[in-house]
Amino acid sequence: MISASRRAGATGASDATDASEAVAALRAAGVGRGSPVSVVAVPGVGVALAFGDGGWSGAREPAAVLAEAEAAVGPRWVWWSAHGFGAPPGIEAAGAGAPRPGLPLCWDLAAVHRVLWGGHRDDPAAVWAGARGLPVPPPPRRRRTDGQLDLLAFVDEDPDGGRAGDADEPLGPDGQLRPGWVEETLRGAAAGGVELRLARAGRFARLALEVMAAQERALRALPDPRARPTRLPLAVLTARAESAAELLARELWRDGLPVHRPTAEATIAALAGPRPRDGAGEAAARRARDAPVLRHLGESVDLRNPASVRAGLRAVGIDLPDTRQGRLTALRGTHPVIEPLLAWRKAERIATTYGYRWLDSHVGADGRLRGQWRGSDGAAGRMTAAAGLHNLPADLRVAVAAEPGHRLVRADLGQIEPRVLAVVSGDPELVAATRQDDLYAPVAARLGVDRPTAKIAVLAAMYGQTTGAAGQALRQMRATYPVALAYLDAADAAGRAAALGQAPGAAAPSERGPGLPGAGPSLRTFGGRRVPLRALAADEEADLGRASAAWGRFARNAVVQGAAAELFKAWAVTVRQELVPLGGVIVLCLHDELLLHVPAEHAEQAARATRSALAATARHWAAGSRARFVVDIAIVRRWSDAKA
DNA sequence: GGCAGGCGCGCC
DNA sequence: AAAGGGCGCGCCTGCC
Repeated sequence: MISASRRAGATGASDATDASEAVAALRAAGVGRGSPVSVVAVPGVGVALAFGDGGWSGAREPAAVLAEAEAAVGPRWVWWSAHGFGAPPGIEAAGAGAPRPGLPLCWDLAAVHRVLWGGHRDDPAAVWAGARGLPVPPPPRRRRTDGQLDLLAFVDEDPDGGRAGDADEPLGPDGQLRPGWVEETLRGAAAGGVELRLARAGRFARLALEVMAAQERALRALPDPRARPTRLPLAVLTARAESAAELLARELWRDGLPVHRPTAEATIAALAGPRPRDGAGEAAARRARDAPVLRHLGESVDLRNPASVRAGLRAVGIDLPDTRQGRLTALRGTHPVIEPLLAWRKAERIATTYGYRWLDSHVGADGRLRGQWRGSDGAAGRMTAAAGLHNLPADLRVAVAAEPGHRLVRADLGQIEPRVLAVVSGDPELVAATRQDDLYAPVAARLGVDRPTAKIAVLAAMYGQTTGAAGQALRQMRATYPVALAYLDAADAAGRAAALGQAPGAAAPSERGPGLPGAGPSLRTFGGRRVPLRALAADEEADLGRASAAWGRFARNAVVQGAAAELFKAWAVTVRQELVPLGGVIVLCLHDELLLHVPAEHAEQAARATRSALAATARHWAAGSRARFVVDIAIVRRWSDAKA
């Protein structure tokens, strides 16, 4: 990978292959004859692209084609985007045939674009403009389809009125990518026969290489914040881990989370009642749920309308600013309505969100719970998951169970955020605290408080909470861990300054690395992800202090949460490599926790590999820091058995 | 009728 | 005086 990228990076587009080379490579690989293009392999540079028209013809399996191409060109895979439009089939096989230690060797242009620029946007036009330093064109309009978010509507406008002949030319006269060109190529939808498709494939490969080279240059231009940088710049490591995380996201969808359906049905029944037969039964169940609460509040209260609940509570002498769980639990025992109302909330959550409808729509006939995974959100860069995969109620975890002959390996990073804070800030006192298995013990000792208070103080520092017990302990934190607090305060100040439209202070992490012309204020995480900030909108200026403080807290948290996400993903994709030969897969990523599904006879080995993968990842990610990371691992049959 | 936004809550 | 970050989801209201 290194040599390939150096070649591409050093000489840029001039080193990229042309269409005829791509065609030759295709023919040499024996694909594409009389069939839709399946794989484009570009020897010497190391790009392989799969096409999305399902055209895996003949006896060849995608994995076999990819393995063959990998043998020919070396283990480097570049694709435009692993999610959304025209996602190339078969890329899960990349690196799977011949797993090697470390990160999978792949590059997702859209994912790396999001690292460099931040935010959600990664459509081809934006990726291209970002790589070429062009103004970012207006976003494509999203066409509403039945729940599918990844189909884009392309404005059918040609900048030159369609007179410029060659519709297969990817670039317009302004140098911008033509709307839809990449998407059409990836879908294999461009008109014409195999020859034309192959020609487009060559152009596409050249575009992709040019974007990759520009991205890698930009990543290498970022300062490496590690105490002792290694040969692979941290931002490049981040880009590779993010790319592999997109691969992982596809595999998480492919494999799903194993759910024992009878257990799930029984659990839901215990919490929300039996499965309603019809609409009338559902309405009856609702009334039955509501009755114990309405007995106290009166029949006119609508429990599903927070304003009505608040008014109803006021009528019985309970005046609250809102009706959240925390407010209600504080009033336990003071009024007979509190307990039924809390129970109602819990049952209602199961009945509406995690009930039979959820089970029916997200758990397949194969007993796997599937939801859409994304490698990073638009803020600090954590993974996201739909279908409740990231917020499954603890009560339902009993239904997450290994298949016969398998085990679940649950691996949980301990106190990841304060340990990450120690690394990114370089605070020597906090680094010293990471030597302990329980980081909060030495913090409590240094602050002279009990452990719960120490924990609150640390979390308050990272989240920006300043009230109550946290406020007091925070002052001690500032005195004891001044370097860490200064790091957080600088991010906070940058967030507030951006909100108020001021230039950030010199100490802010946003000062790291070259700016992006016209891109607005931002921070960069330790790993190099850009976190966009913004000035307040006109309607927020009525409450200037409050609104800007919110951006301060966001920024304060983002530099820790984002760096933790980067470490987590680098670890996760390293674990993924280790699992391939064991026949295991990752079935859940939960911010600081991995759930693996592994043949029983390999569970112990998977657990060991998971532990060593963390050590290896930390050695690179936190090179030069003496900070220590810890992972708690349990081998279980049900997820609920693993709760520490 | 569809959509956006607020609320509340699940998880981290 | 008060001041906790992120995400997805379902319910509600209000708006067009």
